[in-house]
Amino acid sequence: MSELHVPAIDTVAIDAVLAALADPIRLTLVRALIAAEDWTCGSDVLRSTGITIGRSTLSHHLKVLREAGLIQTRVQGTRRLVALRHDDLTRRFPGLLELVAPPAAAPTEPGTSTPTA
Amino acid sequence: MSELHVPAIDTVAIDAVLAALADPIRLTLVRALIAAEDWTCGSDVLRSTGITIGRSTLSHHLKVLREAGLIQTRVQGTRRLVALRHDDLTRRFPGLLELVAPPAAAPTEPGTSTPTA
DNA sequence: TCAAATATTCGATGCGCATCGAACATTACG
DNA sequence: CGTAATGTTCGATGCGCATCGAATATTTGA
Repeated sequence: MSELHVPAIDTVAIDAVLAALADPIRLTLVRALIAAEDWTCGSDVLRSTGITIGRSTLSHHLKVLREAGLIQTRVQGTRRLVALRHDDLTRRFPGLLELVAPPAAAPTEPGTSTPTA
Repeated sequence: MSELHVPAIDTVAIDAVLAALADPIRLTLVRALIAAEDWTCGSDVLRSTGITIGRSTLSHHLKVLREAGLIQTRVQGTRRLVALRHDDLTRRFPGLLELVAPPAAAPTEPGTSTPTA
Protein backbone atom coordinates (compact mmCIF):
# COMPACT_ATOMS: atom_id res chain seq x y z
CA MET A 1 0.00 0.00 0.00
CA SER A 2 1.38 3.38 -0.94
CA GLU A 3 0.49 6.99 -1.25
CA LEU A 4 0.61 8.85 -4.52
CA HIS A 5 2.72 11.98 -4.51
CA VAL A 6 1.05 15.27 -3.68
CA PRO A 7 2.58 18.73 -3.60
CA ALA A 8 3.44 20.20 -0.22
CA ILE A 9 0.58 22.43 0.81
CA ASP A 10 2.83 25.45 1.11
CA THR A 11 3.78 25.19 -2.52
CA VAL A 12 0.16 25.22 -3.64
CA ALA A 13 -0.97 28.50 -5.18
CA ILE A 14 -4.55 29.70 -5.00
CA ASP A 15 -4.35 30.30 -8.74
CA ALA A 16 -3.98 26.60 -9.42
CA VAL A 17 -6.73 25.76 -6.96
CA LEU A 18 -9.14 28.14 -8.65
CA ALA A 19 -8.24 26.75 -12.05
CA ALA A 20 -8.87 23.23 -10.82
CA LEU A 21 -12.24 24.19 -9.38
CA ALA A 22 -13.33 25.90 -12.57
CA ASP A 23 -14.44 22.66 -14.13
CA PRO A 24 -17.98 21.69 -13.08
CA ILE A 25 -17.17 18.01 -12.80
CA ARG A 26 -14.16 18.61 -10.61
CA LEU A 27 -16.18 21.00 -8.48
CA THR A 28 -18.83 18.34 -8.04
CA LEU A 29 -16.20 15.79 -7.08
CA VAL A 30 -14.71 18.11 -4.48
CA ARG A 31 -18.14 18.78 -3.02
CA ALA A 32 -18.80 15.07 -2.79
CA LEU A 33 -15.48 14.61 -1.03
CA ILE A 34 -16.28 17.41 1.39
CA ALA A 35 -19.49 15.62 2.25
CA ALA A 36 -17.69 12.28 2.50
CA GLU A 37 -15.15 13.56 5.02
CA ASP A 38 -13.05 10.39 4.68
CA TRP A 39 -11.27 8.07 2.28
CA THR A 40 -13.54 7.03 -0.55
CA CYS A 41 -13.17 4.92 -3.63
CA GLY A 42 -12.73 7.20 -6.63
CA SER A 43 -15.38 5.55 -8.74
CA ASP A 44 -17.75 5.52 -5.77
CA VAL A 45 -17.50 9.23 -5.20
CA LEU A 46 -18.19 9.67 -8.89
CA ARG A 47 -21.28 7.47 -8.75
CA SER A 48 -22.56 9.34 -5.74
CA THR A 49 -22.72 12.49 -7.82
CA GLY A 50 -24.81 10.99 -10.58
CA ILE A 51 -22.31 12.15 -13.16
CA THR A 52 -21.64 9.70 -15.95
CA ILE A 53 -18.23 9.91 -17.56
CA GLY A 54 -15.66 7.44 -18.79
CA ARG A 55 -13.07 5.88 -16.51
CA SER A 56 -10.22 7.64 -18.20
CA THR A 57 -11.92 10.99 -17.82
CA LEU A 58 -12.42 10.44 -14.12
CA SER A 59 -8.80 9.44 -13.80
CA HIS A 60 -7.80 12.63 -15.54
CA HIS A 61 -9.87 14.84 -13.26
CA LEU A 62 -8.58 13.13 -10.14
CA LYS A 63 -5.07 13.66 -11.38
CA VAL A 64 -5.72 17.35 -11.89
CA LEU A 65 -7.21 17.68 -8.42
CA ARG A 66 -4.29 15.82 -6.89
CA GLU A 67 -1.64 17.88 -8.64
CA ALA A 68 -3.52 21.03 -7.68
CA GLY A 69 -3.15 19.98 -4.05
CA LEU A 70 -6.83 19.37 -3.36
CA ILE A 71 -6.92 15.62 -2.87
CA GLN A 72 -4.65 12.74 -1.95
CA THR A 73 -4.75 9.18 -3.15
CA ARG A 74 -3.97 5.94 -1.38
CA VAL A 75 -3.49 2.66 -3.21
CA GLN A 76 -5.39 -0.20 -1.61
CA GLY A 77 -5.30 -3.39 -3.59
CA THR A 78 -6.67 -2.81 -7.04
CA ARG A 79 -8.45 0.30 -5.86
CA ARG A 80 -7.60 3.92 -5.37
CA LEU A 81 -8.94 5.60 -2.29
CA VAL A 82 -9.18 9.35 -2.50
CA ALA A 83 -9.70 11.95 0.17
CA LEU A 84 -9.86 15.69 0.38
CA ARG A 85 -6.81 17.29 2.01
CA HIS A 86 -9.15 18.85 4.49
CA ASP A 87 -6.72 19.95 7.18
CA ASP A 88 -4.08 21.14 4.74
CA LEU A 89 -6.58 23.18 2.77
CA THR A 90 -8.19 24.68 5.83
CA ARG A 91 -4.82 25.75 7.15
CA ARG A 92 -3.52 27.16 3.89
CA PHE A 93 -6.74 28.61 2.48
CA PRO A 94 -9.13 29.39 5.34
CA GLY A 95 -12.68 29.69 4.12
CA LEU A 96 -12.10 27.88 0.86
CA LEU A 97 -13.99 24.73 1.69
CA GLU A 98 -16.90 26.63 3.18
CA LEU A 99 -17.00 28.59 -0.04
CA VAL A 100 -17.29 25.62 -2.35
CA ALA A 101 -19.27 23.45 0.03
CA PRO A 102 -22.63 22.26 -1.21
CA PRO A 103 -24.95 25.29 -1.25
CA ALA A 104 -27.85 23.38 0.34
CA ALA A 105 -25.81 21.57 2.95
CA ALA A 106 -28.64 20.75 5.32
CA PRO A 107 -27.93 17.14 6.42
CA THR A 108 -31.27 16.74 8.21
CA GLU A 109 -33.31 18.06 5.29
CA PRO A 110 -32.86 15.99 2.15
CA GLY A 111 -35.74 17.70 0.36
CA THR A 112 -34.19 21.13 0.08
CA SER A 113 -33.72 22.61 -3.34
CA THR A 114 -30.27 22.92 -4.81
CA PRO A 115 -30.07 26.29 -6.58
CA THR A 116 -26.85 25.43 -8.28
CA ALA A 117 -26.63 27.57 -11.43
CA MET B 1 -24.23 58.85 -16.61
CA SER B 2 -25.56 55.34 -16.24
CA GLU B 3 -24.70 52.05 -14.69
CA LEU B 4 -24.31 48.90 -16.71
CA HIS B 5 -26.51 46.04 -15.63
CA VAL B 6 -25.15 43.58 -13.11
CA PRO B 7 -26.82 40.47 -11.72
CA ALA B 8 -28.32 40.68 -8.25
CA ILE B 9 -25.77 39.31 -5.82
CA ASP B 10 -28.18 36.67 -4.55
CA THR B 11 -28.46 35.17 -8.01
CA VAL B 12 -24.71 34.80 -8.34
CA ALA B 13 -23.48 31.22 -7.97
CA ILE B 14 -20.06 30.41 -6.64
CA ASP B 15 -19.61 28.14 -9.64
CA ALA B 16 -19.70 31.09 -12.00
CA VAL B 17 -17.39 33.10 -9.77
CA LEU B 18 -14.82 30.32 -9.73
CA ALA B 19 -15.05 29.93 -13.49
CA ALA B 20 -14.49 33.66 -13.92
CA LEU B 21 -11.47 33.61 -11.62
CA ALA B 22 -9.91 30.66 -13.42
CA ASP B 23 -8.39 32.87 -16.09
CA PRO B 24 -5.06 34.37 -15.00
CA ILE B 25 -5.74 37.73 -16.58
CA ARG B 26 -9.12 38.08 -14.93
CA LEU B 27 -7.62 37.02 -11.63
CA THR B 28 -4.98 39.70 -11.99
CA LEU B 29 -7.61 42.30 -12.81
CA VAL B 30 -9.63 41.37 -9.74
CA ARG B 31 -6.55 41.60 -7.56
CA ALA B 32 -5.76 45.02 -8.95
CA LEU B 33 -9.33 46.10 -8.23
CA ILE B 34 -9.09 44.78 -4.68
CA ALA B 35 -6.01 46.91 -4.19
CA ALA B 36 -7.67 49.89 -5.84
CA GLU B 37 -10.67 49.82 -3.51
CA ASP B 38 -12.53 52.37 -5.63
CA TRP B 39 -13.77 53.23 -9.09
CA THR B 40 -11.01 52.96 -11.64
CA CYS B 41 -10.72 53.40 -15.36
CA GLY B 42 -10.74 49.98 -16.99
CA SER B 43 -7.68 50.57 -19.13
CA ASP B 44 -5.86 52.09 -16.15
CA VAL B 45 -6.38 49.05 -13.98
CA LEU B 46 -5.05 46.99 -16.85
CA ARG B 47 -1.94 49.11 -17.21
CA SER B 48 -1.31 48.92 -13.49
CA THR B 49 -0.94 45.17 -13.81
CA GLY B 50 1.65 45.33 -16.54
CA ILE B 51 -0.35 42.98 -18.69
CA THR B 52 -0.42 43.84 -22.38
CA ILE B 53 -3.49 42.76 -24.28
CA GLY B 54 -5.70 44.27 -26.93
CA ARG B 55 -8.57 46.60 -26.10
CA SER B 56 -11.16 44.14 -27.26
CA THR B 57 -9.71 41.41 -25.10
CA LEU B 58 -9.85 43.62 -22.05
CA SER B 59 -13.43 44.51 -22.87
CA HIS B 60 -14.23 40.83 -23.10
CA HIS B 61 -12.71 40.00 -19.72
CA LEU B 62 -14.45 42.89 -18.02
CA LYS B 63 -17.73 41.71 -19.48
CA VAL B 64 -17.14 38.22 -18.10
CA LEU B 65 -16.30 39.61 -14.69
CA ARG B 66 -19.37 41.85 -14.73
CA GLU B 67 -21.75 39.08 -15.75
CA ALA B 68 -20.21 36.82 -13.14
CA GLY B 69 -21.16 39.40 -10.53
CA LEU B 70 -17.65 40.43 -9.56
CA ILE B 71 -17.48 43.99 -10.84
CA GLN B 72 -19.75 46.86 -11.78
CA THR B 73 -19.31 49.49 -14.44
CA ARG B 74 -20.25 53.14 -14.53
CA VAL B 75 -20.29 55.19 -17.71
CA GLN B 76 -18.56 58.54 -17.33
CA GLY B 77 -18.15 60.45 -20.53
CA THR B 78 -16.26 58.38 -23.04
CA ARG B 79 -14.82 56.26 -20.26
CA ARG B 80 -15.89 53.27 -18.31
CA LEU B 81 -15.18 53.25 -14.62
CA VAL B 82 -15.08 49.81 -13.05
CA ALA B 83 -15.13 48.77 -9.42
CA LEU B 84 -15.17 45.56 -7.49
CA ARG B 85 -18.51 44.78 -5.88
CA HIS B 86 -16.72 44.62 -2.57
CA ASP B 87 -19.63 44.78 -0.15
CA ASP B 88 -21.84 42.48 -2.20
CA LEU B 89 -19.13 39.88 -2.53
CA THR B 90 -18.15 40.02 1.12
CA ARG B 91 -21.75 39.54 2.16
CA ARG B 92 -22.51 36.73 -0.27
CA PHE B 93 -19.15 34.94 -0.24
CA PRO B 94 -17.35 35.67 3.02
CA GLY B 95 -13.65 34.99 2.73
CA LEU B 96 -13.57 35.06 -1.05
CA LEU B 97 -11.72 38.33 -1.44
CA GLU B 98 -9.21 37.46 1.26
CA LEU B 99 -8.62 34.24 -0.63
CA VAL B 100 -7.82 35.81 -3.98
CA ALA B 101 -6.22 38.94 -2.57
CA PRO B 102 -2.61 39.59 -3.54
CA PRO B 103 -0.54 36.90 -1.81
CA ALA B 104 2.05 39.42 -0.62
CA ALA B 105 -0.46 41.89 0.76
CA ALA B 106 1.22 42.30 4.10
CA PRO B 107 1.98 46.03 4.45
CA THR B 108 3.55 45.66 7.88
CA GLU B 109 5.29 42.37 7.24
CA PRO B 110 7.34 42.39 4.04
CA GLY B 111 9.21 39.24 5.01
CA THR B 112 6.44 36.74 4.33
CA SER B 113 7.01 34.29 1.54
CA THR B 114 5.14 34.70 -1.72
CA PRO B 115 4.38 31.19 -2.96
CA THR B 116 2.83 32.34 -6.20
CA ALA B 117 3.28 29.51 -8.69
C1' DT C 1 -20.71 69.52 -37.63
C1' DC C 2 -16.37 67.37 -37.59
C1' DA C 3 -12.62 65.13 -35.34
C1' DA C 4 -10.64 62.81 -31.46
C1' DA C 5 -10.89 59.60 -27.59
C1' DT C 6 -12.65 55.55 -25.51
C1' DA C 7 -14.86 51.36 -25.52
C1' DT C 8 -17.90 47.61 -27.52
C1' DT C 9 -19.15 44.33 -31.03
C1' DC C 10 -18.23 41.19 -34.65
C1' DG C 11 -15.94 37.54 -37.30
C1' DA C 12 -12.05 34.77 -37.65
C1' DT C 13 -8.27 32.12 -35.75
C1' DG C 14 -5.53 29.18 -32.88
C1' DC C 15 -4.77 26.64 -28.84
C1' DG C 16 -5.91 24.29 -24.72
C1' DC C 17 -8.66 21.11 -22.50
C1' DA C 18 -12.34 17.72 -21.67
C1' DT C 19 -13.64 13.56 -23.52
C1' DC C 20 -13.43 9.00 -25.34
C1' DG C 21 -11.77 4.20 -26.55
C1' DA C 22 -8.19 1.06 -26.66
C1' DA C 23 -4.10 -0.71 -24.84
C1' DC C 24 -1.40 -1.45 -20.87
C1' DA C 25 -0.32 -1.94 -15.73
C1' DT C 26 -1.20 -3.74 -11.19
C1' DT C 27 -3.24 -6.45 -7.73
C1' DA C 28 -6.26 -10.06 -5.99
C1' DC C 29 -7.97 -14.52 -6.20
C1' DG C 30 -8.82 -19.14 -7.99
C1' DC D 1 -0.33 -19.17 -13.90
C1' DG D 2 -4.42 -17.25 -15.71
C1' DT D 3 -8.40 -14.48 -15.15
C1' DA D 4 -11.05 -10.80 -13.33
C1' DA D 5 -11.26 -6.14 -11.39
C1' DT D 6 -9.71 -1.55 -11.11
C1' DG D 7 -7.30 2.20 -12.80
C1' DT D 8 -3.78 4.69 -15.69
C1' DT D 9 -1.71 6.03 -20.00
C1' DC D 10 -1.83 7.13 -24.76
C1' DG D 11 -3.48 9.05 -29.12
C1' DA D 12 -7.09 11.22 -31.38
C1' DT D 13 -11.05 14.25 -31.64
C1' DG D 14 -14.10 18.07 -30.98
C1' DC D 15 -15.50 22.11 -28.74
C1' DG D 16 -14.97 26.17 -26.06
C1' DC D 17 -12.54 30.11 -25.11
C1' DA D 18 -8.92 33.68 -25.28
C1' DT D 19 -7.11 36.61 -28.57
C1' DC D 20 -6.85 39.83 -32.28
C1' DG D 21 -8.06 43.42 -35.87
C1' DA D 22 -11.45 45.97 -38.11
C1' DA D 23 -15.69 48.09 -37.95
C1' DT D 24 -19.00 50.40 -35.23
C1' DA D 25 -21.14 53.22 -31.32
C1' DT D 26 -20.92 57.10 -27.95
C1' DT D 27 -19.44 61.17 -25.96
C1' DT D 28 -16.52 65.24 -25.68
C1' DG D 29 -14.77 69.40 -27.35
C1' DA D 30 -13.40 72.70 -30.94
